[in-house]
Amino acid sequence: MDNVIKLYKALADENRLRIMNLLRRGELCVCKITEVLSMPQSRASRHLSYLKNAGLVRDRRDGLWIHYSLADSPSPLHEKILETLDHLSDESSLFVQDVKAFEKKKDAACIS
Amino acid sequence: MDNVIKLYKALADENRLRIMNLLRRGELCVCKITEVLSMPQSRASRHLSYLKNAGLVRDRRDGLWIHYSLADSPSPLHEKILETLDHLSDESSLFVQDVKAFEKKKDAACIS
DNA sequence: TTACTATATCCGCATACACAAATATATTTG
DNA sequence: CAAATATATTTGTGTATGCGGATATAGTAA
Repeated sequence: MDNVIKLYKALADENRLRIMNLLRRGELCVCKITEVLSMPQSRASRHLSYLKNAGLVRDRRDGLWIHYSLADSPSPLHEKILETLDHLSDESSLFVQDVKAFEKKKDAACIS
Repeated sequence: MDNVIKLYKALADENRLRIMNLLRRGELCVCKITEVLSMPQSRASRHLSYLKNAGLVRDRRDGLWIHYSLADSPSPLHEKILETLDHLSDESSLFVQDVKAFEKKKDAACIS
């Protein structure tokens, strides 16, 4: 039960939905997420940590960088909840803008 | 965007998930929900109001009673989010118990 | 070691929302 | 009208979680 609620709670926030929307395109480091979404680093980090705790993403260290990606779905509910993300772009143009910003910046080094 | 977040938030609570799980079986009055879920009336009422505000349920007055039921899905996202409820029973036996309690009490008059 | 960088966590503060108990509102009935 | 009933809302209080900015941690490199 608590895990179910954690999943819904994790998606009940604009910052985290935008991050999940980006991660559907593939693995990303924190600095890239910070840059594409134009949010302070502490904010991105905090919300990534929240998503990880809910089991929605996993991380992988590579030197100084930590790369985040969508976690495997351990249950049909988790799977179904992930599918809901397919429809985010219909609900707000912000998600579309984020993907555009991502396409523009995805191959550049992070500036910081 | 705000509507999307409202939807996830509405489901990110044990009381509201239990109510949604019951309403999948059909229209119910507040007193029946209160009785089946063994929660104080003010609690049931408050959470029903929250679900209604999120667009997940609608209500219908019938004399002294107000009957609640699942709202029509106005968007593919809403639809998809409703489908996630199919898997609640796999995640916690509480949802199974609630349905059993409902089957037992569904045709009796509410005692109050 | 020291300097640098990417990320995580802490701080103080504001807001949202959970609760139970009490009260208010709306409707029916006498 | 008054009494009874079903539901909604208010009250006071505690906890969760949002924020930005500052600081801590971990790894790399000189």
